[in-house]
This record gives sequence, structure tokens and C-alpha cells, in this order.
Amino acid sequence: MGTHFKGSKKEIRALDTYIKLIRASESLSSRVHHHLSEYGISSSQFAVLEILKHLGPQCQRDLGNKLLKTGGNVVMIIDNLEKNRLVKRDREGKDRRYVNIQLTPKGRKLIKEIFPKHADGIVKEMNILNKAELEELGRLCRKLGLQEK
Amino acid sequence: MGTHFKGSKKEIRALDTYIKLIRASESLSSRVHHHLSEYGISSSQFAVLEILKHLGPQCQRDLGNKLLKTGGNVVMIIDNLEKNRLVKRDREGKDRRYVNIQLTPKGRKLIKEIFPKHADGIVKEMNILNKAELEELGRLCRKLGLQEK
DNA sequence: AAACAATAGTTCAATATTAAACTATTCAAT
DNA sequence: ATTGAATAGTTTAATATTGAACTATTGTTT
Repeated sequence: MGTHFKGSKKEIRALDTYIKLIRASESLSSRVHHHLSEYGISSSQFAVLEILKHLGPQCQRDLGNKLLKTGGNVVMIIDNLEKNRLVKRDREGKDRRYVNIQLTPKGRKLIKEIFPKHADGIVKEMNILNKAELEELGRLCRKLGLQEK
Repeated sequence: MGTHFKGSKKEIRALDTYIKLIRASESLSSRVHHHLSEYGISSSQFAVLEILKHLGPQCQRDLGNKLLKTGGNVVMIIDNLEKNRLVKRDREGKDRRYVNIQLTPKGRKLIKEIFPKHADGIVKEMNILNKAELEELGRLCRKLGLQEK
């Protein structure tokens, strides 16, 4: 691998580690999400179902923040989930700007079925690393991810 | 944060670390690529220019392998780069199935201008971690990324 | 040489993704 | 109360992304 970048050792180390991080994340994520196609949902749709299952109904802004996705994107994802009757939009709060998104029974059933297999897949992938390694990886990732521009 | 998953400590640790890895990678990548919009190119287009600069002309299959992207996607990226005259397609080898992609002078000039700033951005982000941490992160990522399904 | 398999690239349909312009609603300030 | 700012969501245009069907070219088998 390597970066083919002509710079100081410090620069090369930073670039090299960056590439390893991005590629590990991408290939891991693609392996972990591969099984979703059997269920006819995308990984973004799965992510929404997972949030709704574990954190309860949410407005689209909150979903977007948790997914790190833009508002327009969330609209599209919810549109497609709604087409399949996996979630339901509801604009009935005091503040009528908010749209509350909640699982339908069909959506709840689906995520309940998929999630354990999904979690198993992640656990199998991650347990290539031992306890100390996982904890250290988590710490380093948090340090990198928390920076604000 | 946390996974809100009801499982054993080992499972929770695996899922928690997985999420931290994915999110660190996504937010890092989005910060690092943000400046590209000034130059009117996308991060995928940038990735192609970078490969061509550092590794020389490539066929689309090789580009796809390096980018971890599908063939159809590479076609689209090259189409858009070609529209802006940043790369050139060339089908003149012995084996006429292959299309050779190479930088135009305009493309070479652009990537030469952008790359140092891009590298600086990555170095600044990554150097929140010290030398030992970077090396350990690289090692852990390689271990995770190398698994084949 | 003809038939078939494999490979590189293209096209297509569906979904994702962003940024920017836009609508509707609520909040804040005078 | 009216005006203006802020907020939530929608729409649109452009690019990305995948998987599957497809074309063109090359390699293999008999």
C-alpha cells in the first residue's frame, strides 16, 4: 500500500494511517452491510430503522444529525422507507414544523429480525481484535472523530 | 454515544468500537474533502486524479479496484472528469478491451495544485495522535481491513 | 476455425448524497 | 401585532453508487 507521497516521515506516517483508516472502515462497512440486500433495504434505510428501534421516534433533523447526513438526504431515505411501509410520518405535535418518524409494526418486525444477524456480523469482524486492541482502537477513533473543523 | 444493544460485554465492546471506527472515518473524510468544492471536483474525482498522479495511467478496472468501487461507477467518474478535460480516455493498446486513462495537462496542473493542501489537511487532522498512536491505529486498521468474507 | 468462456467497459434503474433554493411554521424584537 | 430571524422540512440538479443486463474483445477448447 503506502501513499507514494514525497514528504517527511511524519507526513508520510499521517497520510499512511489516514488511508488505512478510511479503507478499513469502507471495506468493513461494505462487508457488514452486504447481507441487507436480502431484505430489500439499503444500509441508510437500515441505519434509520436501527435508530428508531433503539432510541424511539425521532424528527428528521435528529435522524440527520445521528446519521451525519443532510436534510434532503433524510427526506429521500424516509420517502423510500415509507413506500415500503416500514416507517410512518406524523406531523401532529405542537410545533407543526416537526415531522415525527416512527416504526410501523412491519418496520418493527423487520428490524427485530435483521438486527441480531447484523450485530453478529459486526462482532465476528471486530473480534479479530482482542479486548485491549478494541479499547485502544475506540479511544484513538474517538480522538480523531471528535475534532471540529 | 454507545450502541444501546442488549448483549454480552464482549458484543457491546465490538459494536461500540465498530461505530466509533465508522464515524471517525466518515467525519474525518468529510472534513478532509470539504475544501475540494472550491476546485469544482468531487472526492471521487479527486481520488482518481491522485491515483493517476502517483501511479501513472491506469485502465478503469484497476482504478475501480483501487477505489473499491464498481465498474459502472468508474465509468461515471471518468465521464465527469473527461467533461472537464481533466483526464483523457485512450483505447489504443494491443488488447482493445482496455481503456487507458491518463491525466491531461489541465488535470496534472490541478492535482499538483490541490494535493499539497489536501495532504496538509490530513496531516493536521491525524497529528492529534502521536507517533506510537498512529502506528498502532494503522496496525489495527490493517488487521480489520484485510479480512476477506 | 467455431463455439464458448472470460474479461473490460457501457448502460440502465434505483437509491444515495450534497448544496442550494424554496415553503411553512415558530420565535424574537420592537 | 407586525416584522424579521431562525428552524424543519421539501424540492431540484448534479454527482455517486450498486447490481444487473448488455456489447465488444480476447482467450480457450475441441
